[in-house]
Amino acid sequence: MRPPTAQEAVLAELRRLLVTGELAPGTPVRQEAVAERLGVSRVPVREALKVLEGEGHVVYLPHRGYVVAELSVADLTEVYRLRELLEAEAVRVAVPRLDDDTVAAIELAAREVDAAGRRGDLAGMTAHNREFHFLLFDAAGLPRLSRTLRQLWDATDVYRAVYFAGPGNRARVEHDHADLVAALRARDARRAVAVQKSHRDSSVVAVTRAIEGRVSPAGSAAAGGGRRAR
Amino acid sequence: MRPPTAQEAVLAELRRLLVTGELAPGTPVRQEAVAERLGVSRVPVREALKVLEGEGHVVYLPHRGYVVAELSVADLTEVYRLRELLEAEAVRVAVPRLDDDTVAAIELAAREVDAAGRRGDLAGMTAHNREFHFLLFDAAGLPRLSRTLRQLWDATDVYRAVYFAGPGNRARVEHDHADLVAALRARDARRAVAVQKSHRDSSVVAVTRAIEGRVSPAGSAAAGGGRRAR
DNA sequence: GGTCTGGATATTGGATCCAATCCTCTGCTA
DNA sequence: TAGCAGAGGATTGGATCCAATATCCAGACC
Repeated sequence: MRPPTAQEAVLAELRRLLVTGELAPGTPVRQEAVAERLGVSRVPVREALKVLEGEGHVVYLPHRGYVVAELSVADLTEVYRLRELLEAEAVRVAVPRLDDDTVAAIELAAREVDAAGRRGDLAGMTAHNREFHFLLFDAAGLPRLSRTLRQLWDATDVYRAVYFAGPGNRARVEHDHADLVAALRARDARRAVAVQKSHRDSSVVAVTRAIEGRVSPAGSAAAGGGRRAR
Repeated sequence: MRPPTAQEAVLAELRRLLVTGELAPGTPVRQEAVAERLGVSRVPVREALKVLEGEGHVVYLPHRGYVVAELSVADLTEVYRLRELLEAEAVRVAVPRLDDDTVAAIELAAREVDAAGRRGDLAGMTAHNREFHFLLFDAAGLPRLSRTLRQLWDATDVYRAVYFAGPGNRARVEHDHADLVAALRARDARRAVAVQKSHRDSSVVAVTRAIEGRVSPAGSAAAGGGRRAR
């Protein structure tokens, strides 16, 4: 299972560092340090960073390098608004197309989220949670929509573990997932969209708190738009 | 106005080649050739290509290199559906926030589209057309939404010039733009959304035809898997 | 005392070189 | 003749080296 190129290995490792928070928002990424840590030269590191820049995980400043992106509360609000629009579309399209196998797979993913939760495995929870939701989104058969949604999910991944950490939230997740599965079994798109929305709304509150608690007083610093600097 | 780094210069040039169709969909991108043409080494070329890969303009196959992405009709339909959802949101948010200066700038852009059209300058038309629309989208103050929309527009840029080439379409564009400006002046978001939608719908037809006319008979083929046939 | 200038150092950007992989074409074999 | 194996060339992937730029700090000047 090893990647065919070093850039992909570097990319995978950098993603892991970002999700676990070992590379915290706002810190600069030293190419030499990353390269040495992974036992490669700086070239594949640079290419991996270009990918992450495109995904908005790091911001690039010419001749100054890459910095781990920070998510402002405004940014977060925007991400969730876009998710609302796009996930609703995905669910509306996906539900009528669902076959029983897919529903079963979704249900299995839900059980794995619960199992991971019971043994306190946060990484496992986020991974299976993502699987749970994207099995549904992907069922819409709209690859570009899936890809855009993945970008939006990625953007807040750093903070997602915080949500799962709260035991109250864990119960809530379990409950919401069960509701969603029931709606899918009934092929009830409208209800699925509604469940999905309330599920999302409950997490935005928790993640907002996480950001406000973590971000340094100085930094409302931008993750979003601009490539151009001057 | 020269870029601070070679990668950005390469990126700009590659974008130009993609938009003008000099790099046609389906053709492989030879790093060495690009590098030589621009008088740089392959390193900045590779980094620029990684950016374009992230934007979906080229697809990357490990150890085989980059190929200019082809857009299937299904892809196109999806792009326009996503644009419908997201542009409606952008317009709804932007219109109440518009100030007179922005409206004036939008109107100016519209006039520049017309002017470019009259002198048969296709590149100028697409550039100013983009400016026209994104002045409005950006006015929503939602950077991530703008960015996502830019990605969607980029995906079909290759085919956009075809639309402007038709003289009938040019009149249509002129008319639609005028309608939109009127709606913006009146700060009528609902009407702006409607104009925008019908404007978009008329272009999807033309671009679909352009794709069907251009893509090789064999291929509905997509960006992903195409193997060489000969 | 504060601000500006100049140089030392760290870091990134790019070029060149070598290695690994893939593609093609030739020649052999059944 | 069709199919396969292997050699050779083409192309990409990665490492190393050098150049360009930014940052930081000391010292001069107002």
